[in-house]
Amino acid sequence: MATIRQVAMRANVSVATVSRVINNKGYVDANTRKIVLKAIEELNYVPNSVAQVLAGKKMKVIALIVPDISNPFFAELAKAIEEQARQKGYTLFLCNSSEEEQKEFGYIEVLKSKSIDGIIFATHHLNEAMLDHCRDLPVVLMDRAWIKQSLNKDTFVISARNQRGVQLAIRHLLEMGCRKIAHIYGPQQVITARERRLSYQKEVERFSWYSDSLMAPGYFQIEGGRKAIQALLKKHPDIDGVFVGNDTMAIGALKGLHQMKIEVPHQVAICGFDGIQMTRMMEPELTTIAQPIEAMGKKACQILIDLIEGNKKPKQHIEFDVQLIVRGSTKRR
Amino acid sequence: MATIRQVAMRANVSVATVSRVINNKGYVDANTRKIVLKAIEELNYVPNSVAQVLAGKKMKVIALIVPDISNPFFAELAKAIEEQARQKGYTLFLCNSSEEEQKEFGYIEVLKSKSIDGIIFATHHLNEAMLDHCRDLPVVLMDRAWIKQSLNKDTFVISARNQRGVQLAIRHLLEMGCRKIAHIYGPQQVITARERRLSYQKEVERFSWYSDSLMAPGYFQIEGGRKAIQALLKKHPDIDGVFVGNDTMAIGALKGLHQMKIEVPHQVAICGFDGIQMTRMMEPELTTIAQPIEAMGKKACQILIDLIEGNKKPKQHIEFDVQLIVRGSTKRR
DNA sequence: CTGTTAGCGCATTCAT
DNA sequence: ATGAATGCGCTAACAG
Repeated sequence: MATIRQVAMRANVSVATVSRVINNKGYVDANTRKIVLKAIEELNYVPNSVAQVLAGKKMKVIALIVPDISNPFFAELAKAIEEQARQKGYTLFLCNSSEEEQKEFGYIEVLKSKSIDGIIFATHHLNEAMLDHCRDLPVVLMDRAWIKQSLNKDTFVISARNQRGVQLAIRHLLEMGCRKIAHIYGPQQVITARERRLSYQKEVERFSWYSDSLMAPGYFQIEGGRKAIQALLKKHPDIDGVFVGNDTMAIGALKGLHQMKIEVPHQVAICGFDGIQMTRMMEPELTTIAQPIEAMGKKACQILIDLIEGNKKPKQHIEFDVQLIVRGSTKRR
Repeated sequence: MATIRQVAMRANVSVATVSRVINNKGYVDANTRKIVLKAIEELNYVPNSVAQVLAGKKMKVIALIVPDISNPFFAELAKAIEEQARQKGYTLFLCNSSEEEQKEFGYIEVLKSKSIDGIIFATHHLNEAMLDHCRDLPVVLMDRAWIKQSLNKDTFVISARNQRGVQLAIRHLLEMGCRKIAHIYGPQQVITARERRLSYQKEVERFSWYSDSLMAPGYFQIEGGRKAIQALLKKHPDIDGVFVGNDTMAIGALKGLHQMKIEVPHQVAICGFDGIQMTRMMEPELTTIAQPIEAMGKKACQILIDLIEGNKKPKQHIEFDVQLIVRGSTKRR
């Protein structure tokens, strides 16, 4: 690894001049520049980021903290963010918290010590203390990492219109002729799971068939979804539709129904939430409320980088619209 | 962010002493140490990694380069590697090459400039030039990133027993009564795809029913698998079994068969390769040749870190065994 | 056992 | 327009 000094020597100039050329800053004679560039080329010189950081520049690294990268939703999100970051000249640290608060805390310390420039949180353990640890470090909250308005005073938040999505889902199921719609929900400390559950209740509590026992927890996991639908049907054999809090659980629910030899959508219709790619591969294909995952990821990344580079944006909370995608799991007739 | 100097002042010692305490290196009086630790605690001091690196220590960062993180195989791999890295005190850079050679090249430069300590490649564009760019940087090659023996002289390679896996798959399909077994293969510049295809040929060419037209490309993509099976069946309506080069394509193939109203496994049996979680969720569940993805990821990470920290291992190429997991997609009777 | 000091590679005044 | 010098935070001799 060549250093700036070696380049300077080879070009017969001072390190300061080389620095000016590298950063395109300050005056430097056109001819001198040419000579320096040639030396850089010949030595295959690449500035040492570490030294640049110590001298006051940015590391050009951002971090993404997710609960589980093997969950397709977060994998797709990570992909979008990575792509956008790369385009802007940033590299991405991937941090998998495994849903463990302690790990997240640990990561914040490590990341800070490594002089990263900003963090995108897509987890839900985020609390005041954590956010406080990130003081004077740009931060963007995504999806579930959004606790309550009061907390967001200084932080940007990217989320989807959960309530609207649930409305679309329930109304669609009703239109398809469902008369008793159950709900499988995610962990209630997760804002998205809570919002979706509350919205479900709001949409259906006016019906005479509604009861609280139509809701069962699925923990945002495939296996949880499978077990939940089976428990629900045991209690309520006449359920003919189910709105599931995310696609992962919906995949599990579909599995559970198959195991019980219950036909989808004719006996029970299923609608999920998120719009991950895998929903298209199931048999039947899963109807879902799609979030614009890629757009959300890119936006989060864009905002974070704007923040890092000092361009302040006025808007603090951006909500993305969702879309009902009707597929085989709800198509009757 | 407190600095080592501030800690030194508060503890009334020199920076050298603080450094000794931090690094547990050299002599330092028990009592002095206590005082220093207290100062560190009080100031909430965390050493600045960037400065440490510039002064000669490791960054404690490794990078993983994958072709597509939204492919479940790589997501599971990344998760395992991240976990292992974190345990060892390392942080992980996630690099998604999108199968583009140019990006991979770019990443190597960026990563080097950021003083990362090592790279795990799980891509296939890796060539001499690339590996040369990584000179004096520990490197581990995984899965497809394994070009040819001659190249591996100085690099560690982690792979699965592809040929053995294919044998298991074909023999299982034959035992299940298959009389005409097709193959859907991945990109032939990818070593794993090539190995599996060659092994398939080796296993079946002795049969009278075999012909080269029983092989079709699926590009390691879901959609590719779907189209491939449909093309194959058009040419050979009597195909009654298919060995698919990876699970992703197998999921697509299953989809394609459903679309053609062909029953799995009764009319056509399917066996995939990789052992990703999602295979369990399909209907019917997919039989597959499982690689120990997690173990392989952890091992790769472990070796890389050993390499970084100077513990040389004798073995250069580690092959993991694979396992046939029989599920519904091949179970006849 | 502890303190002083010289770099590590680069950006950045401040002179010239 | 260019160069010399200073400092970023830390480690590692070296000296005491």
